[in-house]
Amino acid sequence: MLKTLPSVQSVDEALNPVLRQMEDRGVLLDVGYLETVAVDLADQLAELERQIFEAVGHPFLISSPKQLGQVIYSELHLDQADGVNIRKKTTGLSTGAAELAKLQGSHPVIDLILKYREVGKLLSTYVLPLPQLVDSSNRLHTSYAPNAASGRLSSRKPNLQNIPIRTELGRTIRRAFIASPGTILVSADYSQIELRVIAHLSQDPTMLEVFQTGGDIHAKTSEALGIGRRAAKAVNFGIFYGLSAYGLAESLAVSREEAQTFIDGYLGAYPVAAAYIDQLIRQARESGYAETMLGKRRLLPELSSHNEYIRRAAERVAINHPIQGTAAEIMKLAMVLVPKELADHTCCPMILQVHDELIFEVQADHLEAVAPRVVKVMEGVIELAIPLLVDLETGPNWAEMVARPRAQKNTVGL
DNA sequence: TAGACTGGCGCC
DNA sequence: AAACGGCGCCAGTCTA
Repeated sequence: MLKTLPSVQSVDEALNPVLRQMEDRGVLLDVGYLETVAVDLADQLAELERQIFEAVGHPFLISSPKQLGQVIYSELHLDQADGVNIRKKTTGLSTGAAELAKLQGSHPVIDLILKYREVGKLLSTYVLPLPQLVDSSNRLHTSYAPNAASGRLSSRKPNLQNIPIRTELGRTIRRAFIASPGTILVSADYSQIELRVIAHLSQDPTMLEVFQTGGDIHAKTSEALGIGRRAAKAVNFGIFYGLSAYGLAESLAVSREEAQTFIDGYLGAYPVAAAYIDQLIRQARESGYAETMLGKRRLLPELSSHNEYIRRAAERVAINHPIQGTAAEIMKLAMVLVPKELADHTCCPMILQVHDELIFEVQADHLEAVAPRVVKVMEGVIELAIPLLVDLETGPNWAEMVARPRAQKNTVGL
């Protein structure tokens, strides 16, 4: 446990050799498997293309937003239906997935385009490029760097922080990230770290109580607002992104008025957190910057802009930076301390970081010893007003991970 | 033909 | 115009 806070600079310095080791070690990719996925997806894509041309009556470049917009808006007039409001971009009506979703049911081509986009994205971003990037042992090596603005790490060439997980098809790609023979992948992720950081920084008593008693913050919000869990999650996350009633209405597909009642309900349920958000904006406007727990500053001169759009964007950053940045700092501290704890880490190298998650490749016979130590170090990195909780998962690949129950306190004396 | 820009979308 | 923070990568398009 840290007595006094280190500087951002000293953390980044200590982190550097850790990152280089992770990059050097890399992660094993099942190249043969991914090549069979490639064939399957390429077939699917060709068939979808055929069906789209048939539905529309002529061929065109489906992946060109310009041509696609021409087809669905100028030719088919799908934006003209009642109650449909398609967002505009600088060059015309948007053809993004959220807008196409509003058109579902109005024409059979919409579902085909959404599927085409999903398959095409996975094929061109992951399935085809990744096998080209492995070394002679089929391992992938990314490059990590702390980001200048946010303090978070970024991963590039290839980016291993955006490997699909959300859809079933996406998980077929994640399955290609495998544990080498004799090892197991261990994932340790901070549970709701941003929300805990908000609770700590704001000292909102209701939030503190939820986290101190092992409660469920989404359930709490859901109950307080009388809304479903999905909507409650959107509100909980949206608040620290500085969301508007408009944005919440869009993402939940509810009316603006309804979205506003959700936001008002949130501010009523967590009044101290609400005041804290106001204070973040005020402080940043007065000082000219937003600041994290370790004092990383982000200059925000736009807070004084007379352009409302520019000013609002800066206000959202003033809210988000201290929260996202502080969470990133907690993770960086963990990344420095965990390898120290596992002093001889040839048994269990840390190989990946995805913002709130660390992945280790652990020799099977070391799992029982290593797992509780990783959790203990991560949870003890710093003392906040509420506990930090780490969830552990293990598996043969990155798609098929199962929760590893927390060690029980031995109260029965067996 | 290379590089910049735009829209789009994968993750947290 | 765009409307929710932080990233990196892709295809298509535009421009020098």
